Amino acid sequence: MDDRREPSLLFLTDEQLKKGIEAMYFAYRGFTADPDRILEKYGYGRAHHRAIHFIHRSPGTTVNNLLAILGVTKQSLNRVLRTLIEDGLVESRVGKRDKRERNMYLTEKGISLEGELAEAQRARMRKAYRDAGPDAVQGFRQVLEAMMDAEQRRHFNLLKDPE
Amino acid sequence: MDDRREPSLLFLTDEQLKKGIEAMYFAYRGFTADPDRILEKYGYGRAHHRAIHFIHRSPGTTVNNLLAILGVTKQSLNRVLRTLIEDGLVESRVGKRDKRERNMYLTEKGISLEGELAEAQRARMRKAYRDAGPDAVQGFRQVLEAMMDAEQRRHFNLLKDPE
DNA sequence: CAAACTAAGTCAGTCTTGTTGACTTTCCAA
DNA sequence: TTGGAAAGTCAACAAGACTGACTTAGTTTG
Repeated sequence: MDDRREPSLLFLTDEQLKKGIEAMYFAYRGFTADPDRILEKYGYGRAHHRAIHFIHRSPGTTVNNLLAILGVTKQSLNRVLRTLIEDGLVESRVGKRDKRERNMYLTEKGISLEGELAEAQRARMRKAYRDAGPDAVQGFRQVLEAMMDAEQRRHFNLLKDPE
Repeated sequence: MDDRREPSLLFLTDEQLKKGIEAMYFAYRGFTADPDRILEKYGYGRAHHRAIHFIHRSPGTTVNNLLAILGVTKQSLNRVLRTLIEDGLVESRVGKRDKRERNMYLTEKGISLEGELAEAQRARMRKAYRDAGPDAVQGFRQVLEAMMDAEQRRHFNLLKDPE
């Protein structure tokens, strides 16, 4: 019998897995740091950011669809949407086919905040990609996708892919 | 003039950066899902997990050191530590050199919960690494490290590296 | 030695974001 | 026409973060 193993298996020591876990923890804090600073200026939190992001991403999306993507309760999402509608960042239109549904759209003001948040986050991602080099980006995306729950991966893949 | 650009730069469209951002969001939810389920059984939250993780990682660590790593307030950390000490998962010992300091250690019970949490998280990371392939892992780690704030990266690198 | 500083812990109050449960209104579809 | 689905509301609660003020113990420094 050949005693040698695939390097791809040998490689996965508990210590190295732990470093991956810690990297994920510290990186996520960096990932949210810039938007958090911007949101604070306007008196919003991460929940508002998530709603704004996914409404921008899929204009006209329904409450139910947002609930499925975000994985929170109706009451929790509703509190956030109500604030954004009151503040004039989001517009809720009664559904054309099914009038029970509400289709969500960003207003000019909403688009403007979305842009500010997205650009801050893209800037960090751009820097991380450039620092890590082009080969790293592919691996980064592959591991993240493999880390998702099936349900989340489904939502992720339903979002429009660049070209 | 040559109209062609470096693939490594051409590559960074806003849409592709956005997919990276969304991948980070969905992956982090997967990353925390398993520990969250375990913690719920014991009536603990993510804050308890973080404390347990870093005390396990650096036995004898002080409160001040944990505050720096976790980036929360003393009051917030103290609430969590108090519970863990009361429940017999963490032991707080008066410092040898400086008696103002408290050195934190996991008890048998604490080590046991840490093991359960860590194994769940490692299992997911192991699966993600295997699904993505050995080449991807390097890139994953590089991008994450580049995404951290300098302060967080410092803490990350201070944690003992495998071999 | 006394004063100043530091580490830890505590008390009180606030905020965001999540939860459950009960309920209404609207409206589609069998 | 009636049952059920979608959306929204009200109330109550909890975790986990925050600020600010304060105590106690112990160390360091002038």
